[in-house]
Amino acid sequence: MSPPRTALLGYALLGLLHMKPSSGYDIRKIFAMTPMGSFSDSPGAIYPALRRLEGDGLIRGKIENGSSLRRRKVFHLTAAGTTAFKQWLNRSVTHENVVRNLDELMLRFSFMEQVTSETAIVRFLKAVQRELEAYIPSLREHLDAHKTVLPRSGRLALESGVRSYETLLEWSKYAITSYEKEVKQS
Amino acid sequence: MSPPRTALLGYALLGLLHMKPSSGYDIRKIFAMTPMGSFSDSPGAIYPALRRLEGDGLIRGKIENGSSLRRRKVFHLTAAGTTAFKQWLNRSVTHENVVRNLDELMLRFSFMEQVTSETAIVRFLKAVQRELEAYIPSLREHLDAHKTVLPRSGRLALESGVRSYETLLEWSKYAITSYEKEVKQS
DNA sequence: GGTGGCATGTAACCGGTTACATGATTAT
DNA sequence: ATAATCATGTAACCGGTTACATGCCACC
Repeated sequence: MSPPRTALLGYALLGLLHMKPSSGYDIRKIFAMTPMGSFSDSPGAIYPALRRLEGDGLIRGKIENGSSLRRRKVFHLTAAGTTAFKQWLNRSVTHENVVRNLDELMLRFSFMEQVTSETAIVRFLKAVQRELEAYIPSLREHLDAHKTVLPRSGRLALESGVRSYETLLEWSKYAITSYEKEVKQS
Repeated sequence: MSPPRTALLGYALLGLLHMKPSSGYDIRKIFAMTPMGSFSDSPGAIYPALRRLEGDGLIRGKIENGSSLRRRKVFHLTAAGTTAFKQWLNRSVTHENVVRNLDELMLRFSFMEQVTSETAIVRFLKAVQRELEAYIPSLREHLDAHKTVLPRSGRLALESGVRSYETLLEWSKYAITSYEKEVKQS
C-alpha cells in the first residue's frame, strides 16, 4: 500500500504534463531541443516511464485519432497525479538535497510557479539559501584543511565546486528579491 | 575483443587507486567524508565495481594480512589499468561533455596532475573554455527566445544554469593562468 | 562479554541505455 | 515510389540502491 516511489524522470514528466497534456513524442522533443535538465530523449526511457506513471494511476493516456491525424497517445495528470506532484514540490529542502540532488531542487523550483503560492516559492528559496550558507563554509574548510596534500588540479577542481555553490547562493538571493518585489507590487 | 566500457565510478576508482593503492573500505571512507564527486559510499556500489575492474584486468587486489592486521584487500592498478586511465584522461573534450557530463570532466581534471604534463592540462582547460564560450551564448539565446512563454520560476531556473556555466568559464580562465604562471616560473 | 567500528560481501530490485522493430504519414 | 519524419513500442544489458549478512578485532 505504500505509494511507489517515482524517479526524477517521473516528476519531470508529471511537471511537463501538468503544464500541458502531451504525447511521449512531444516530451522527447522537449528533452532533445531545450536545455531541460539533461533528461534523455530516448524512447526507451520515456515510454516505459509514462507506462509506469499510468500504472501508478498518476497519469492517464488517451489515444487521439481525430479524423486524419496520426495516432498519438496524449497523457494528462489524474487527480492522484496532481496530488503527488504537489507533494513533491512541497517537500522540505534538506541538506542532502543541496549536497547531492541539486538537479532535483532546480527541477522542483522550475515547476513551482504553476502550482504554489509566491510565499511558498520564497520559503523554498530561503531554505535553499540557508542550506547553502551552512554548506559553503564547510566546503571551504575542507579545502583549506587539505590544501597541502591535494595536487593542484584536485585543489582547483574543489575550488570550482565551491564557486559553483557560491554562484547558486547569489542566484537564490537574486531570485528571492525578484519574487519579493513582485509581491509588493500586487 | 572490444574493451569493456568502464562507468564513471570505475574511473573514479582507477584514479584513487592510481594515487594510492587502497582497500574498498578506504574508498568508502573517501566517498563518505570528502566532497568527492557525490559517489555513493555504499558497499553495494563499490565492491562490485572493484570486482569488475579486476575482472577486466585493470586492477589487482592482494589480501594484506601481515601479522595481526585485519583482513584487507588492497587494490592497485595493473599496467593495463594505468593505460586505460591515461587514455580516459586524454580523451578530447566534446560539446556533449560540457552539456551533459560536466561531472566527468571535472573528475578527469582533478586526476590529471598525477599523470599528464602541464601543457596537456592547459590544453584540456582551453578546450573546456572553448566549448563553454560556444555553448553559453546559445543558452542565452534560448532563454531570450522563450522568455515570454516560460513562467518566472522556469526562467529563473534557466538563468541559474547559465550563471553556473559562466562561473565555470571564469574558473577555467583562472585555472589556465594558474598553470601558465607555473610554467613560466620553472 | 558485549558494544561498536573495521571490512567485505551478496541479492533483489529498479530504471536508464542501447539497439532494434514497426507502421503510418508527409514531402520530393 | 521512396525517403524522411512522426510516433510508439520492446528487450537485453548494465550498474546503482537498498538491505541484508557475516566475522573479526579493539576497547571498556
